[in-house]
Amino acid sequence: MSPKRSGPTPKVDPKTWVPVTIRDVAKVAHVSTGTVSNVLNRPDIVAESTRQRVLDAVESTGFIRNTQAYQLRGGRSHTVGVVVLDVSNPFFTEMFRGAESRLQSEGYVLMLGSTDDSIEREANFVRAMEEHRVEGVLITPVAADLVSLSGLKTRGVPTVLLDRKATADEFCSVTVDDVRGGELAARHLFETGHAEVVFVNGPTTIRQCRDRRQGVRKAVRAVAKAKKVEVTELSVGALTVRNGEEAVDRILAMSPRPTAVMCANDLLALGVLRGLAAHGVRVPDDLAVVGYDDLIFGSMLSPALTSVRQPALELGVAAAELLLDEVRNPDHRHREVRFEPELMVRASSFKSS
Amino acid sequence: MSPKRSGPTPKVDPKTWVPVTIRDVAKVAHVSTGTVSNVLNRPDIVAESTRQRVLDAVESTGFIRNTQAYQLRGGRSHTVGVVVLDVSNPFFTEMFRGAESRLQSEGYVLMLGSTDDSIEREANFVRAMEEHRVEGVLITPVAADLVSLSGLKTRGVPTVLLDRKATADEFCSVTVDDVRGGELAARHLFETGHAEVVFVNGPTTIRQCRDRRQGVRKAVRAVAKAKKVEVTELSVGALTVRNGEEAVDRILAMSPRPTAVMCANDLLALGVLRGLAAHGVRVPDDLAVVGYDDLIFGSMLSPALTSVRQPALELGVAAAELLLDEVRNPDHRHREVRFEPELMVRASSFKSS
DNA sequence: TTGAAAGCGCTAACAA
DNA sequence: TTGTTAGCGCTTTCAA
Repeated sequence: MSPKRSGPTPKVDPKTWVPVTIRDVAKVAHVSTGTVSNVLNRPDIVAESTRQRVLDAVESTGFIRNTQAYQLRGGRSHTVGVVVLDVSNPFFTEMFRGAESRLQSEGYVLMLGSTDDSIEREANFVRAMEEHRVEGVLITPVAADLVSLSGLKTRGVPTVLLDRKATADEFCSVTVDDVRGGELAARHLFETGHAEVVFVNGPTTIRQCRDRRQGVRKAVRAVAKAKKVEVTELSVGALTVRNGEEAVDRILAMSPRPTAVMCANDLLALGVLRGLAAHGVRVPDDLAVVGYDDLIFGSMLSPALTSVRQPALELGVAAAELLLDEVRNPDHRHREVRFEPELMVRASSFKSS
Repeated sequence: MSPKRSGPTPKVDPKTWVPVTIRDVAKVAHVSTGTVSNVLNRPDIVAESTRQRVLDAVESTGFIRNTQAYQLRGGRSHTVGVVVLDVSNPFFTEMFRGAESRLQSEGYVLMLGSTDDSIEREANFVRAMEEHRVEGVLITPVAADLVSLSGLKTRGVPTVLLDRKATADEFCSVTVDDVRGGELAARHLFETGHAEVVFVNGPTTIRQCRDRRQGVRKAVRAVAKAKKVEVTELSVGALTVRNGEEAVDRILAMSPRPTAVMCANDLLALGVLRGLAAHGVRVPDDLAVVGYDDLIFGSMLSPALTSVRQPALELGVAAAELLLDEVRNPDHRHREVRFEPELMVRASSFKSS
């Protein structure tokens, strides 16, 4: 079990682990390094007895193959980078989980970075991952344009955009139709009688926020002839619970007082609900609330949160699939895999009056 | 911007990126590779004009340093492995976030693996990370014993246990006192008049589950003289929403019918709440419910969930801190950083009768 | 069936 | 101030 170096005197401080290389293994097994490499990579071409001897040596020395050397020699890194906007958001961790489940079975290990909407952090992650020679990256880009990904592009690093459309000559992508989702949510409010709506939205530098807003506007136009509706947009700095909570004061100060608030995601909605509860505002009687993402806990909130469901896990799996194709298939063509959002109507938007 | 190779004919297919090495950079800048390496690593020792020329060449070739080669040469991997039980559980992602925020600023990128309580998956991750020569690993071990980590130990890979105690001669660790947490939750139920309690617990192979149970028993013993209480344990396969939901049938079939259910974590509690709601059982009037972890949404559930708070983010930061010390400080001593749980009493356990 | 040796991209002596 | 070169651990011809 303990590492051994042959030679006149063992200069090894027992407390300090001396990295074991195939040379050490070779020495112990009395073979050449080439043979050790062979039993590791093409065991069939080496004689049974030698193979066993080498395997024993691997065991006794505690040898662990050095991936860097393997890669340097031309091997693959077995590594994929994943860059998301926010690890605290279950939507993204579900995507991660989906991707991981698919990629782990192919022998990949994932590097994960959370950018929190920071271009700079994104750039750092992407660069670090490139330096590590990841075989591919799955990313929810921060910026509207894709210039931060141009390096990946020119260097030919297989890249799949998560929850973000790209044109076919750029990248593969998995998306959910956010325009449609925003439209669904807004239309639902209009149809249930709300004419004064606040739309609590994140920074429009975030594509999801832009698209959902566009969907809202589409819904407004669609009902414009039939009835008069007004949507006021309230912009917050980030899609977090805290920001939702902080938006409540501004919502309550509005005049005329809106009858419904639509949030760009569930975390915001959760914050809004908390803020409203703190102010004694009843939902949905005083104010209806709808969210976006349909996070698992939404249906258990008080009141249960109306939300737009996105198949996060499936997005992750699909992204992994696209990446694998790009990595392996020489005839790979970029594709967009698009999912449809689904409105889940619950008590938070259902006016009992 | 496009890659160039010097030589009589550019044999580069423009569609295919040819990896750029420092040799390419050197050629373009008309210097030696050593000089390129110098401007990259010790820019101060090279003449201004040469440096600029090299920097330009780096830019124009799109050179990205190959970490494997750097590491092979003796450099550090700037990589830390994180292995958690369940990425879907916000408790773990909060820890991850805490660790990441600390480690990213030190130039590390994190590899993340989710074991889902599988020893096998854990072993795979740990091995992969060792092969990648991570500088350290943060891990919530699956098994009760730590044999799966013995390799890390003997190979001297700095390792910090997350949410899991270790003795000082083994590893550093960050923990929350789960026995105490379990005790707090159970005592609270007893004190509010519940004498028939179900404890929905996960597999006791999971240490958290064992400890929380122990806490429950401690609370039972403490009140035993004053009053008679009965705690029945219901074991589920995993700490997930679905498992909680599925446990409800068994709970409702119990006789005598319990008056309170204590769950080993909030995900289970969420599932239980959903299940109870589906059966028309009122909480807390018919049945009180308490959870564990105090996930962000708990206070907004209907009814708001009583739970035991654990400072997940702080755990992550503390773990990163311990790891950094072990990596850098030659006089490092293993330590346990222990946090105290806190009971958050809310409506789900507050019997209005 | 095995061994010897070149070389992957990089850094750090050492020499010039 | 810059260039030359050995060598990190591994895989893979090529020879024996």
